[in-house]
Amino acid sequence: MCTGIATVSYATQVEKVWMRSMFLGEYEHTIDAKGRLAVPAKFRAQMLKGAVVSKGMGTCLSVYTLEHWEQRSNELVAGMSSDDLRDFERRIYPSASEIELDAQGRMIIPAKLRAYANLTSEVTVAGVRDHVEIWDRATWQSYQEKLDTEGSNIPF
Amino acid sequence: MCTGIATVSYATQVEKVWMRSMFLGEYEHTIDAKGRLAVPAKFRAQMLKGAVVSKGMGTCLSVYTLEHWEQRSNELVAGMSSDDLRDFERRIYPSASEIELDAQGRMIIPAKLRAYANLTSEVTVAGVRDHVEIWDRATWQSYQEKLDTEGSNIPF
DNA sequence: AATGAAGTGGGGAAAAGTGGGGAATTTTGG
DNA sequence: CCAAAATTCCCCACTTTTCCCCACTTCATT
Repeated sequence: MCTGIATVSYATQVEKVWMRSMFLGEYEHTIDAKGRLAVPAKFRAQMLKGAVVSKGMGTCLSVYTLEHWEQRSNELVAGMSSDDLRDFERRIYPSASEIELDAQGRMIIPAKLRAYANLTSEVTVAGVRDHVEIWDRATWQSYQEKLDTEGSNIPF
Repeated sequence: MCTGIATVSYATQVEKVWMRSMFLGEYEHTIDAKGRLAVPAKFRAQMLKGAVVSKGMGTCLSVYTLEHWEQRSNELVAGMSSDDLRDFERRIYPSASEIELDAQGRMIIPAKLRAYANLTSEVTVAGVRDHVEIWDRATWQSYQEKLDTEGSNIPF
């Protein structure tokens, strides 16, 4: 019944992005009173097969596709003593949460993770090659300014 | 209008595949006067096929599905001297108890195990990849803070 | 201007978490 | 061996949170 033009064109778009298999761009979105965050439309297709949000490196959250999540955790687990491994697992897995999108393409960010990354309402969602990062907007901006000055020696 | 059709299906798909394989997330629950603890709803499906609660590594309890319990036993046998293994088995198995859920999804935690892990009323239930851990909430929090500062080198 | 996609907000139904009464069962003391 | 006491189990009830749906706005395209 509802398999009209809209769905078809969306599917085409999906495929284009999926082929690239990479997260690019920076989006200024808001977290609403219910803790919901609209995932940038360009990122949604890659999350079709499942994604995980967890504590990120620094004051931010990381979103990985299921594929990358497993790949990455397996790599890390490989080179660890069993004591370090236990700590690692107890830090990462409990902090993580599977991502589910509602009909509007929004995810819910658990309160604990919001607190960890200092997220209130105004956030920046950034595609960083193999994952997506969620930052408090002000924190992100000052971080970027720092990178722009300090990191001017990076050859690009 | 009908922009939701494609999106509605992902969440369900994700959950089926993902939730079978892994325990994720951190939940603050309470043990009531009768020793009952509500198992987080996201963990219940995996425990219906049978699960065991036992002394954990550290001041906590571990809950394994029967499937993972066997798997882990095999791993331990591989990496332990036979003396250590015997001690380990004599410590863990007698403490263990099979889990049954009531109509509200609660398990009863035997008094001995509650005492072992210092559990009173406020606990944290944490998904740690292949098993679930139950901690006194205060103990868990200080442990996590330690990991967050000390373990900031973890690249995730 | 019309159309559709994207982002945002909110109401209401459903589920999850919690507490407690009371019957059935077991334990204990006489 | 019986009866009182304690424990366990099965319901029911209440509160809070989550989830699903609908609606509005904005922006880009045509």
